[in-house]
Amino acid sequence: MYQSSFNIKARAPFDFDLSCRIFSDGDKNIKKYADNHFWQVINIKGKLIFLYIESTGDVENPELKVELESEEELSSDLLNNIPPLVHKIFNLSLDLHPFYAYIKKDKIMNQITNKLYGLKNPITSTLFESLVDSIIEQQISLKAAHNIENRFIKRFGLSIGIYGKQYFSYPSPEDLAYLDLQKLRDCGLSFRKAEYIRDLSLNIVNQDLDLDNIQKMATTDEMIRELNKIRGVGVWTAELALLRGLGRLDAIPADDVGLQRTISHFYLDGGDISSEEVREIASTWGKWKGLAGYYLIVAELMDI
DNA sequence: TACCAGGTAAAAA
DNA sequence: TTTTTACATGGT
Repeated sequence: MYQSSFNIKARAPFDFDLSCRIFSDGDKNIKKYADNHFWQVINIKGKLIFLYIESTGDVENPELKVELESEEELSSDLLNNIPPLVHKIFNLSLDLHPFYAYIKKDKIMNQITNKLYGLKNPITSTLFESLVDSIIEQQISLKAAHNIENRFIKRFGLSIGIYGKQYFSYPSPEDLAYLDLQKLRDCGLSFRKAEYIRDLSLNIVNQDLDLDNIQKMATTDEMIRELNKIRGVGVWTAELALLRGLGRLDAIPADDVGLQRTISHFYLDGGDISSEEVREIASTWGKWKGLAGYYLIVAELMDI
């Protein structure tokens, strides 16, 4: 067993505890926040690394201590990949000040950002992960989707043993490309979604699809159009995947019934609203609309 | 029990 | 071209 640790600074303000609360009811063998520690397994070039992270600073001087464990010695080349990935996962480089300044004239949003000061939206290790999660979350309730996701990760992800416990990394395209659809169906996915996920994985493995190209595109709209070419990925899925997988803060899944409910709750009467009304309200948040939507959802979750 | 829940593509009209 | 339908699980 190889162990190491390092400290890493974040751009202030950053509230680690607040930002991690979204992981409180995560699966303890996959990705979770409990007792002031966040943990998950990452897969870098096929090597599994267990990350165990805590805050050693405060909101205005944020610093994290990252402990890592792996089964074998890690090359310095591999180790160099870890700090940027931790930066990405917690969105440590994001500067919240311009966002707070921009929405100051919006009384509701200003009040919510004051209460959630230092909250940053987390980003998945890969765009692939956020795409697959978003496909799984189509149509069904989040609770149902999370159960399916956890079964899916434990069945097809690689695992590493740490102090007698098994931890699972998110499956890679290679883990999924040639699966029998019935095995995906057994996790609770529909055959349709199983096809979407397997074919997406297969196209990546065959290099018919290169998700890295999407990250290089100039605008979020361009990225959405490109993602929409993937079977099973509509506008909602593309917007959610870009927000969660690339941290595109101007992407807001306006067709999302949960977000519609939340925006109506804070800005209207709580009744049904259309995706057009969501886009209209969201347009007042400018390039920060996706982050603003995230603040609203967290505010509602925390019953603020 | 039936229906809805962070949708989408394919079939039917 | 536009409208309708099938689909998975979990909560109410």
